[in-house]
Amino acid sequence: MVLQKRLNYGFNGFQVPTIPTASRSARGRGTIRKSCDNSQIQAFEILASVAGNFLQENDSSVLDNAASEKDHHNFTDLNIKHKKDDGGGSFNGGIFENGTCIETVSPCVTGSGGEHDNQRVMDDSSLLGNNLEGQGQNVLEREDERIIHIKGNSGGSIEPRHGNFDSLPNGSTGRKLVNRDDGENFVRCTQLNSKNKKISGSPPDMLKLKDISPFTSEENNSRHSSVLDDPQRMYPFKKRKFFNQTSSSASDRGSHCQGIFDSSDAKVNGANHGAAIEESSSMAGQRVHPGSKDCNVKLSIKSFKVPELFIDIPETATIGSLKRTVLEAVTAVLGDELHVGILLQGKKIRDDNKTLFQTGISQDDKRHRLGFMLEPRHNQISPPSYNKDPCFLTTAPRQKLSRQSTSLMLQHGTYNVSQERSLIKIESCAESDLNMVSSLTDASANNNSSKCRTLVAVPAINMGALAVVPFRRKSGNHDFSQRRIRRPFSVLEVEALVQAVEKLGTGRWRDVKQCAFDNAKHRTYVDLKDKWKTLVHTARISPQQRRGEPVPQELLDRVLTAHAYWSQQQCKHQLKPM
DNA sequence: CTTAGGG
DNA sequence: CCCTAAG
Repeated sequence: MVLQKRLNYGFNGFQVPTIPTASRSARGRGTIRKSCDNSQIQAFEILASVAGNFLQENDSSVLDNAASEKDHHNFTDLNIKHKKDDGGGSFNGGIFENGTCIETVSPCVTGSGGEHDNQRVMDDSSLLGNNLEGQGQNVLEREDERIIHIKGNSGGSIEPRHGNFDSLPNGSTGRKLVNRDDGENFVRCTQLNSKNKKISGSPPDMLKLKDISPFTSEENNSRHSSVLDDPQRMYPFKKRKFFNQTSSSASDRGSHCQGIFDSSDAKVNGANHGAAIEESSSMAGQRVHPGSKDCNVKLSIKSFKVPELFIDIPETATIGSLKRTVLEAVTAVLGDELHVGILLQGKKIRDDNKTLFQTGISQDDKRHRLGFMLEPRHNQISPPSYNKDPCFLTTAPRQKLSRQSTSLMLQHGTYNVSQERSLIKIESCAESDLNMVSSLTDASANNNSSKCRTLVAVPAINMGALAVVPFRRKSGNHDFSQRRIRRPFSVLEVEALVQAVEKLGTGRWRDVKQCAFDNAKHRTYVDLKDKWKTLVHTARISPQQRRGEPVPQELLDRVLTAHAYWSQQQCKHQLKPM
């Protein structure tokens, strides 16, 4: 039997490519040109705001990733590169894994000489478990108070769809990859507000019904029952919102350790892919003393970093699906909820109204370190000066989303305010599928070796943590909306579903979800309802016509029986409600 | 938000 | 899986 485990990855940041900024006219390197006297910090934000849209942009600039082993860390790094040719601006996610590529396309890495530790995972269809596990390096390790890192180089990149691998980053810049074994618990620990669901050392029950099924059939009703959870169930999308929310508080604490790039070591060739921008005078050679009206500051933003992301994906997922998932996440993140922050010598510049010159960004000062970062949109809880200055360009087009987030913000405001970085330790208990497995097949068994793991502690406010799960945008940009990845029901899931439906009937999908799939975040009650529909259909057709993982006939029979029974019940109730 | 159904 | 009308 296959025990499914879940891999949770938290990408502490993504690096996005050179930004095709405002001055698209300035071809080639996303160079920006702004007049010194009246340009304001906002101008930069406009530029950077493009990052939020660049997926849609039609720009041909390509991030130049020359080799540089500088800043090479053990952690993951996700880079986003522009698509090279067409204007679709489509991206692919690339997965690095322990320095090995698992992909079948051309050269893993080319590009300016030098060996590359990060090789790509090139076989999209191989299971994550095949690659990410058993390496002995994916050791969970506490790195700081909020995340654990995977040891070994696991990285990712967002790359042109047509795979020009010639510009792979070869060095990582300290982005972190989090591997949590239990998404559920992870979620829980971030949900400090949600009336602690029971977090115990015992596996969450797959079925928590006390009711007696009309089909008091054979088996496994021995499953422990437990109280139905609090009414404030958090469905996937809610969690996502919450994440977005929690992340909002990040930048306000001035602790933007992530998503910051420094221009200090930028090189003309972009040799250091970690460098964010490059600055040079537009009036090369000329001596213009500070304050001159005509001085322009040229900035070439080589890369951006996207805030932290978390990914929850089954171990049995394919590399391809991991890529898609990450891509969706990145896409969603880039699509909105972002804000650009600017740092000068590591210090955040908060006053949008200052001019570059006033701020100290001038052509003459080649040594100042200017950094850009992408941060969650609603992070200005008490911004010093630009409260009244709606970051134009960035907010305007997305009022709706903004409002949503705002309300969420209020909901969880306390956390933002308290800025408390609580640390929780949980005895995790594998995730749903695993639980299901153990409960269904091994009711009496105990201490399944891999069952419980001590997990992370994620601070209540996970700075910059952006939700990730396959995410579908509700409004706006259809360009970003993406279908959820397909996740066929396993036989075990089917069994759980059947059992729950036998007990609850066919019209209480929310309850079914809660009882049997409460821990399966990716299964919504609609999914369950749909699955039941297909199960009924499947049960009625000949075995030859069935596809996918074969469902035991016994289960299908139960499906038909239950379906018939509950249909009948429904009729009775309709006819004789009294 | 949930259900129920069609797509 | 998605979308959506209804309740």
